[in-house]
Amino acid sequence: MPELPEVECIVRDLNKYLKGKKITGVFFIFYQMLQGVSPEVFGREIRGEVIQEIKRRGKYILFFLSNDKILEVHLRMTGRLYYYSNSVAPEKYTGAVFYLDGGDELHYQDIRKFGTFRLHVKQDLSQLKPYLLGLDPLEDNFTLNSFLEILKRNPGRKIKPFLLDQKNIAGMGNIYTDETLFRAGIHPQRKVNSLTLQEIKKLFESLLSTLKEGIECRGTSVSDYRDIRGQEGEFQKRLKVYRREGAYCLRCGSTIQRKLLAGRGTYFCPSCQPLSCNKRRWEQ
DNA sequence: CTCCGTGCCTGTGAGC
DNA sequence: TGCTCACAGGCACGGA
Repeated sequence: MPELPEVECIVRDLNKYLKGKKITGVFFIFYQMLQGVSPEVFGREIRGEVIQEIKRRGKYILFFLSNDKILEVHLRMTGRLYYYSNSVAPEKYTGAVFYLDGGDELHYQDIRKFGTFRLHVKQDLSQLKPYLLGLDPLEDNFTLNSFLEILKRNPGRKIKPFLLDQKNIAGMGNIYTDETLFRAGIHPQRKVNSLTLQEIKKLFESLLSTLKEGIECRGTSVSDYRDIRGQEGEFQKRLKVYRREGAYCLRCGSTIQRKLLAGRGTYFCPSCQPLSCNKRRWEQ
C-alpha cells in the first residue's frame, strides 16, 4: 500500500525517467479509475502532451503536462506504475499503458482497481483535491508549531484516526502511523488533548524520522508495493510493530498486540505505548 | 463531533 | 483437497 514514502520514491523516479517525454498514445484496458470519464475523452486530452514535471502531495501523484493540463493519479491500495524503456505486453492487471516518444512505456497496474485518475485543465491549483488536504510532512510549513495548531483543532480525537485523516496531515497510512506511534511511545487510542508537550515533540520527530527512513529504504514492500522498475523496498525489515502481533517487542520484550481501530488493524506494544497517562496536559 | 460500517475489488492464508 | 471467510486498508459516504 503506497503511503507517503512509497509515493515519494515513485515520483522521484518518474521525474528521472519521464521528464520532458511526450505522450504519444494511451491505451485503457479497464476504466474504473477514470470514474465515468470515457477512455476516448481521457485519451484525447492527454495524447500529444509533454510531461513537464511530476509532483506529489500526500499520496497523490500529479503529472504536470503541457497546455496547463494536470493528470492526477492515486494508487490507493494496489496501484502500481511501471516504467519500461521498451515495448512490453500488458499483463493480467494492467489497466492502462502510456506510450512515450522514444518507445518508452508507462504501465498502470492495479489488482483491486481502487486507484483513480483525474484530469484537470487550466485549474487553480489550490482548488484541486490534493491541495485541499492538510499539511504534507515534507513541505517547509510542517513545523512543530503548525503541528500543534492542527492538534489544537482536534482535541477530542484519538491520535491514530487523527494522523490517518488526510485533512490534518497528508500522506500517513496504516503502516507508517503504527510505526510512528511506537517510536513515539504513544498508544494509538490516546486522545489528542491528553498528550503532553513533551509527547507531542516526540511524536513530531518520530513522524518525520519514520517517513524519512521509509524513503531512504525505498519504501515498505510488505505485500504489493514495488517501485517503477519493479524493485522492492527495504523498510519492511525495520518494522517494529506492524504485522508483528504475538511477536516480542524489539525494545522491551513484551508481546505486540493487535486491535481494530479506525477500521484498521492496529499494532502496538502495550508496555512501550501505555494508554494511561497522568502527566500534565500540554494545553494547560 | 467523532466513530463506525459499507462499498469499491481481488488475492492470500487460516481453519475446517 | 477444496471450500469458506476473515483480512489486507485508502477514501467517500451515510448513519449512529
